[in-house]
Amino acid sequence: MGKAPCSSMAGLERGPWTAEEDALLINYVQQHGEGNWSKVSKKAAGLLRCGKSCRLRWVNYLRPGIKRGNFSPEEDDLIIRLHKLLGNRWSLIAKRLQGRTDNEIKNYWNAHLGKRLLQLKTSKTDHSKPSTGSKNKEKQQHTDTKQDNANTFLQKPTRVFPFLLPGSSANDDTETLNSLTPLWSDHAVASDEEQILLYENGSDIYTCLDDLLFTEEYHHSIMFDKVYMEYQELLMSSENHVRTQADYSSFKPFLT
DNA sequence: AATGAGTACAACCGCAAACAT
DNA sequence: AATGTTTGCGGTTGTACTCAT
Repeated sequence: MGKAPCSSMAGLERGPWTAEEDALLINYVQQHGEGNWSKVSKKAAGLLRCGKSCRLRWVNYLRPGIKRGNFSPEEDDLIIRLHKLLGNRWSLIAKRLQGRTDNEIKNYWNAHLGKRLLQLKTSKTDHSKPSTGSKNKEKQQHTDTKQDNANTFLQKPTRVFPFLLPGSSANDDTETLNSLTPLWSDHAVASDEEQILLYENGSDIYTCLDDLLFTEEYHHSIMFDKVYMEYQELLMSSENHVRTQADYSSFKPFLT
């Protein structure tokens, strides 16, 4: 039997949070620390929210150090690069953008970056019809964008058992390395052709990303480049390892 | 001024991994 | 080892707001 959804739990509120609820949650975290979300409604008197809702509110809104407001061009660039590497792994991407939450980045991608890239693709590839300026066309374009977006990374991300990568040691990056392990299985399904996006000036996103890395314009943002390169290296090593593991797994039944 | 479409983003849901018993 | 619970993630929805007609 499945667990009842958060919203249908007896006596618990849902919908937008009030200032009072925020204050209660902040007070709870200050006293008990993060975690134990399932006990919040019991320990924080007057806060009638399920643990899941509390965690989300804290992580995405109340947690100290959360950066709000517009994304900088450097952040845009890093998100695009990391999304190319990681797909829709918003939490991983968020870990590399200080003060940004996975939810915020996900929303920003869906609202701005993803559309921007795909519009560039559309404008580059669709030379067939002159603009009619009608709303229908805009609507159609919106629909197309949605479809294209869905084609970019079709696989539903799944977590796999974490392991230490070859040559890696127990350090701060271990968690990141482990988190990267599912990537190979995802990338294996979508063909290169399916994943090609067009970016500024109409060149494909892979070329653009490489260009971005080595242009003068971006030399000032060494930190962002470093992050990108770091991920690229991690990705390559983790792919190799997972591939080895996967190959072994597929043959194992025949060996025993 | 009314209204419908588009946009932004907070919040919710379902699922699966991780953890506890 | 089996089972139940909690946590974290990505996808989706709801709604307030803006803008064009």
